[in-house]
Amino acid sequence: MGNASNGHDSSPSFACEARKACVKFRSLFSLNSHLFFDTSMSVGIVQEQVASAITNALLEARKRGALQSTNFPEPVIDFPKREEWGDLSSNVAMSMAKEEKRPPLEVAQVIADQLRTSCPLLEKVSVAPPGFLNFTLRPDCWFSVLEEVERTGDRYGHGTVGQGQRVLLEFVSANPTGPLHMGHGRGAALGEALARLLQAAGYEVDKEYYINDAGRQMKLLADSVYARYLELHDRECSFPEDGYHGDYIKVLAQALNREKGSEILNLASDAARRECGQWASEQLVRAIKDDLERFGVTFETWYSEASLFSAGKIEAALQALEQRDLVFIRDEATWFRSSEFQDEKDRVVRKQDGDYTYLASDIAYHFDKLQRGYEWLINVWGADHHGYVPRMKAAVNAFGYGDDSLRVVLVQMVRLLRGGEKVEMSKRAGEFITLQDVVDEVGADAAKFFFLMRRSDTHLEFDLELAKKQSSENPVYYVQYAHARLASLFRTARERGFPVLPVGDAPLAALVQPEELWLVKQLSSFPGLLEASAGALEPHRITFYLQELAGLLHVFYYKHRVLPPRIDGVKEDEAGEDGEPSELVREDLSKELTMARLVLLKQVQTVLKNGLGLLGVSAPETM
RNA sequence: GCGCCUGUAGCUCAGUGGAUAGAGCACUGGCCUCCGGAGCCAGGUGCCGCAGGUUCAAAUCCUGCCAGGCGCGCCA
Repeated sequence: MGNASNGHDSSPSFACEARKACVKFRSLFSLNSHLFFDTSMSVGIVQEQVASAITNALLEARKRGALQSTNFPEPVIDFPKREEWGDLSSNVAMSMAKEEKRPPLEVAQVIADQLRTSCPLLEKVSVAPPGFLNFTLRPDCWFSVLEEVERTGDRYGHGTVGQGQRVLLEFVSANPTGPLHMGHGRGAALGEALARLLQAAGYEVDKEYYINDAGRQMKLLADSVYARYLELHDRECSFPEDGYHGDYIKVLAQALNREKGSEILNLASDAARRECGQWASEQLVRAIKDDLERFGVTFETWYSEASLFSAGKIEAALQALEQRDLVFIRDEATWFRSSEFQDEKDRVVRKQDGDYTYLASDIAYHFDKLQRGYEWLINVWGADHHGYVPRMKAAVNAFGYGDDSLRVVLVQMVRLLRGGEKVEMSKRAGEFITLQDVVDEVGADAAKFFFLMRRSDTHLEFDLELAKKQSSENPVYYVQYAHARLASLFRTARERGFPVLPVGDAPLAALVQPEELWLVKQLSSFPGLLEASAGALEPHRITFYLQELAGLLHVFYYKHRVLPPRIDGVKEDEAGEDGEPSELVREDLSKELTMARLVLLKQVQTVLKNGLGLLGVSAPETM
């Protein structure tokens, strides 16, 4: 292969990233099983071929007595850290050394010898201390990736590890007592991305919003609105101590007044409050729904807490616990024996005064989720609720489901900045930047991307100025621009009579430049990345991957041309009179090369689009 | 006091037991006759919080400290 240019090998930093972008491939199968390719079509076909070549080599070597182990480890395929080491590497030899009772280097040598004789797709197999196996593949092996991307299109990268399991993903679930703020936005972006990620990984996902329309918060909302309503009618009233002070409450009261006039004045206080509360919460839920829709986040179901009460589901759930002898009465209150399951102490579900606690609704709610047939429950919660996790797990356990059937993803706070300066917010005074403010200012795409750039359990800094910038400082523009730039290229190509051929018909052998190979390798790691980030419930990995892919594209695009220059008046000038090659390689652009590059870039565009799609971010054709 | 999370470059952060720990930003200097310069290239920094342990191999796993954040209601 034309691994030329050893001379000034100033391989750009992206090269490292491409290799680092590596998603390790773990074979999911033991060697004894025959299911080598059964469910793992998601990890990248090239890596898979190498992994299976290794397992075959291990078996062969054992057959002829060169290896003794009865159990072979799962071969892990990696991108080596340095380009000189090859295309792919594996550490199998090192993990086998113990059982083989030989130095890793020796074991590696045995495997390498075996592979050299038995695996035609490896151009070169080498061994490096302390026991790595490094592989250089025949370049055309990588082109199968391009075929795969074309064949699967917008499903490229999707896998089947989920095996169709039903997942209920609950997120946002903000109390309908006010507009959504930044923190909810982060949860919303995360939930939406998780849903897409898990669907792509083969799960069947439903998104649900739990409406806390019962309990104390609702009462406070009702009292607050009622108080503002009375104010409009110049009635004496005292605003509730812990009430909601935001202006939106006044706006609600005015709207209520427009709709119902003085009708509510005639009701008894209790009835009037109920009326106000119910009306206000309906309005707020609708507003939340609108906000989320404009943010590009939707739910299959909006589940009302109040409906748990009216349908008798609280009693039913507690009864189910009682049948398992997991509730008891003490001090005239009813307790759930959550300490039987990892929780530090038992918890009250029904107070002395006969009211149910919030935990009781939540137990009933989760019981209901399970009864609806979901095998896996995922909740996205604010990190300040982390202390609540053990008791919810206890509840799930109590109903006979394992620890793993509930996963809680915690989301940390968002610190809002504007040009590096902190934006102060005080919820108490009712002054906060709402999600809608942010979406209006920076757009839904940028907001979502920013929310997803960090691991969810770390604090996030969100700079409004940065999110608006249209330059490479702004990661979302950087990635979207890569997509738009390609779209523009294909438009120009079509105008000038260069169609994008099917991969099978393209002269891919023309692709010999390192920048081209980097792109293909980066594409090849997408399925593994997807599976890993779905498994870890960490969409932020996608944002890093996309920035790397976009970076590789821009490097390629700067250095190489795809279409021949339009004007043929360009002189074949004597670039570099003193033999100094200019940085821009002036290559002969054969028709083959143009065709091959168009095909390559088409697949790059597909993957950019797929990745952005997983984040719920658009892939614009023009910007 | 107990529990959870975090501690990696000046800042914001990646890093699912592997080789010489990385990116973006910021800073400096370069690069457009031509497919979108909304781009590219070149410059350099780390007791991976500290100390032990497990391992052929630790930023990663375990234990103990230190620092920051959060949580520990018959609130929701």
